[in-house]
Amino acid sequence: MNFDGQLPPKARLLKAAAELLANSAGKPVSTRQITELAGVTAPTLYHHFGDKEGLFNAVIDVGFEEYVAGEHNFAPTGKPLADVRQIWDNHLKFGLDNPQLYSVMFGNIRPESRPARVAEAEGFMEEMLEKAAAAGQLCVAPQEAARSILAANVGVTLMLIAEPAAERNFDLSDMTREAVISAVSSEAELSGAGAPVGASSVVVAAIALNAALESSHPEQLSTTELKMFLEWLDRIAKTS
Amino acid sequence: MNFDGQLPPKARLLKAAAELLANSAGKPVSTRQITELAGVTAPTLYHHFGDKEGLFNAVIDVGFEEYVAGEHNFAPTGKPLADVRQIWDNHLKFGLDNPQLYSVMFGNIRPESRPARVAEAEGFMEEMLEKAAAAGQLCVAPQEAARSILAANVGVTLMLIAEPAAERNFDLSDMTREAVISAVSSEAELSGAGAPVGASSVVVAAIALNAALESSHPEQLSTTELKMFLEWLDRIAKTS
DNA sequence: TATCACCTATAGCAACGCTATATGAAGTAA
DNA sequence: TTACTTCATATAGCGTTGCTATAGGTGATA
Repeated sequence: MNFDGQLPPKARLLKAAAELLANSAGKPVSTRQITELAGVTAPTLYHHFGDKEGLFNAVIDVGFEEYVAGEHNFAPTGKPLADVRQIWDNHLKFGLDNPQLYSVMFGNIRPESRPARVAEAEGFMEEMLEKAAAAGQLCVAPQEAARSILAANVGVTLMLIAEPAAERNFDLSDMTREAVISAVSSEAELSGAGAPVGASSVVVAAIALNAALESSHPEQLSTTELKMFLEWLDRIAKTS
Repeated sequence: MNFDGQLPPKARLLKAAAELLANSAGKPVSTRQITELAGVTAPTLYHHFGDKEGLFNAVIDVGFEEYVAGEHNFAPTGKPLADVRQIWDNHLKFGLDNPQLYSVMFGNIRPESRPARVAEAEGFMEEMLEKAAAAGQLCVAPQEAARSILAANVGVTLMLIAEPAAERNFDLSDMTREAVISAVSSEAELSGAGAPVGASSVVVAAIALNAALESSHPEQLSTTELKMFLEWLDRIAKTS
């Protein structure tokens, strides 16, 4: 159907695969779909890319770098930990934009395909953390820190991908990101943007009361009052 | 080949699926393998389980509970945060013991299969964290804490699964676990009081919140709202 | 005995990833 | 030009996958 002008078949396959993967909303994409959209036949795909996974890896090579290290989305600020946050957010964005590709890369178990990609992402994270370590901002080895942060990043991304886009709550990402970063960094960053650890005792007390009320007998309060009451407690508890 | 004695076909299918999944080292398991090992034909599988995923979910129902909540592997200690650590470790162990099943549950994107399982694991984690919140050990809402911890748990488990068993470094798990737990907990673990659950804890929490509110007026509540709020707090403290 | 619901088998469909083989196009050497 | 080589694409189809339309067998109940 679509022959994409004068592009050679290899490029058309890459473009078709990327397009289908981006729009497939999580459902698997078949080689037949790809070759039809690219206007070529099956042997062409296997001639250029070996197999389906080879094609997907080629797409990833084009797309992943763009998000993780591409100039458009990432420019080192000189502040290593800020760069780590940027890498985290780019990683998440890539996963949400390309759920199908992402699951191939990180949700997969097969040891022959996953480690190469993971190692690449890990190496990039580690690179930043080495700078942080050189600046005395790390309290663990950069490699261990990179692995921990990347693991949490993958878990958060998979969890958010699995949710309907409308219900996604990015507090999960921010909160977890700050948790793992602050755990590996030597100084308590008072930057404030993340999760203020020494949050006001009001929040702690509100959360405790909220939980206590829900676990005790709510009959003591009239239902309408209780609803408003819990709503306010909830609002207080979420100001963090 | 193997008819497993007198077990009914449904049980044979479950057993065959579990066995193949456990030994398949990450490679996909086909319905034909399963039905052949169980000594039944395809329609039997679909009659009992609907589809392949239904069978896998049934296997998970048997196996997952065993690790996450089973009596043999989990007994609440009364210290909520210690229980959370136990849940984390059980979760990881389950993933490493059943990599294929685990990837179906958590590494998968399809929104129709994943949320049910995730919600179950999340609910269990949340249950523990509510107790922690009631004891004043949490600085965020239990639900948010549960999601963050579970996300990190999933990420760590997938990363360790993808590594050769010999090279697995469990420091990654311990480190990340403590990072997310400490991020959601109010640093003062007052666990000396044990687990105060019931009306009395409501009073204690209400008094604490009352005092905290009066000393720091949060801008989230209008003054009239604040007055009513404090009045109700007062009533709770007296009627319980 | 007759009925009926439940369970299982025969046989096969459509879609999948992939390939053995052949054909065309393009460059090189004589 | 002609012959040879090489790369790239097409025709056609293999073996496997998840799944099902249909029918037959089996045991409990009336």
